[in-house]
Amino acid sequence: MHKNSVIRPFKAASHRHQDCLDAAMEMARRLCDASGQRFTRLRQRVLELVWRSHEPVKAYDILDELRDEHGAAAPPTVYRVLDFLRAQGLVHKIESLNAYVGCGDPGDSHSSQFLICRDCARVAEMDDPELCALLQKKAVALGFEMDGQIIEVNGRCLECRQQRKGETQ
Amino acid sequence: MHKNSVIRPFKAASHRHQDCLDAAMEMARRLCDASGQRFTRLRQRVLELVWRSHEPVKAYDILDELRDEHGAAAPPTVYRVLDFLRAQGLVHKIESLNAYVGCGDPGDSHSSQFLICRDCARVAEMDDPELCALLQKKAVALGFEMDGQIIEVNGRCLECRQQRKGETQ
DNA sequence: CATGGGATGTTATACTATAACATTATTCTT
DNA sequence: AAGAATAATGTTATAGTATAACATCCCATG
Repeated sequence: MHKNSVIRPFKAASHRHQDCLDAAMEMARRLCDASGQRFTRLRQRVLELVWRSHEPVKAYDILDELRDEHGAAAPPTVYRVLDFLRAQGLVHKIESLNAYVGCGDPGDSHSSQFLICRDCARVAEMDDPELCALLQKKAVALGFEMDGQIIEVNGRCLECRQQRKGETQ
Repeated sequence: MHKNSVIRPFKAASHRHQDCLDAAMEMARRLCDASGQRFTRLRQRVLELVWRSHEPVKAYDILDELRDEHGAAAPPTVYRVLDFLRAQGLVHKIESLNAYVGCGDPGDSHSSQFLICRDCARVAEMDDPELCALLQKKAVALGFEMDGQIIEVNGRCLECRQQRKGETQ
């Protein structure tokens, strides 16, 4: 049996989210350290905001927060930091939502497949080797040299399906 | 051997594109007819513009064309038509590019996987049953009820790879 | 303590998309 | 053919997403 490919699951509603946040911040600190990047107060703050929940966060929502706390803040502030965090593999962009989520396994450079719940808006992240391999195989069969993939699946997570069991929706 | 899953290949540079366009328009006419939708002059024109090449087209490029030809035209004009064409399955949106391409197999409701060449910008479309099935299986394994997928692969098409063979890039 | 590069601030603007309401065109009913 | 109903398009305004270009600040290092 190979390693579980789910690197950011749908967590139970009851989970202690502070632990997620702490772990993400600690990991980020270590990675930036290791690669000689500066994990500035601003970068920390933006990463915390991205990790505030398991829902993707909009750039302009982050911007609004920064303004509340800190006065000055313009779009480039937040986009620059998001670009930095994405380059470090700490954050992913969900293309179909124009929104950003914390990476479930930073440090390990990987490809991602996202499951997006239409009810609770949360996102799970997989890095499934079978999927990657199959996609790679299909691309190669067409002579296509693959250097990146975007996979985003829309639907409903288990928790939401159970809650709504029996409803007419 | 199952049916070829490539429903919109990378065409040779020499292909007669007028045939692509004619086929797409003819098919669209038939589908709208069959479903009782009106394939108006505006809708025809927008679909032609989307099919002008095998590269995805931006909404505002379509808008500029319409303005040149036709005077009045504002964003809602083009977005409404694009929404209509997408609803009929005649056009797909490439989420990672905010751009639109003609569907390689309208009429058959299907899922799509797009290959996007970073050099020539062209897009190929697959509808691969194995990929869909595997993705579905992975989603189900997590209790996720899947109702749609976005797969976009970045890389380099065969033709571009061959042209650049030996170059230092 | 200079200085050089990286990070952030600032201003302006480009690009993508939708809301809300007015008008026109087409189809349907009678 | 007239009028009603519906669909399509026009129009104005605005929301939402992202980048360019240049100024300033900060801080690691010599």
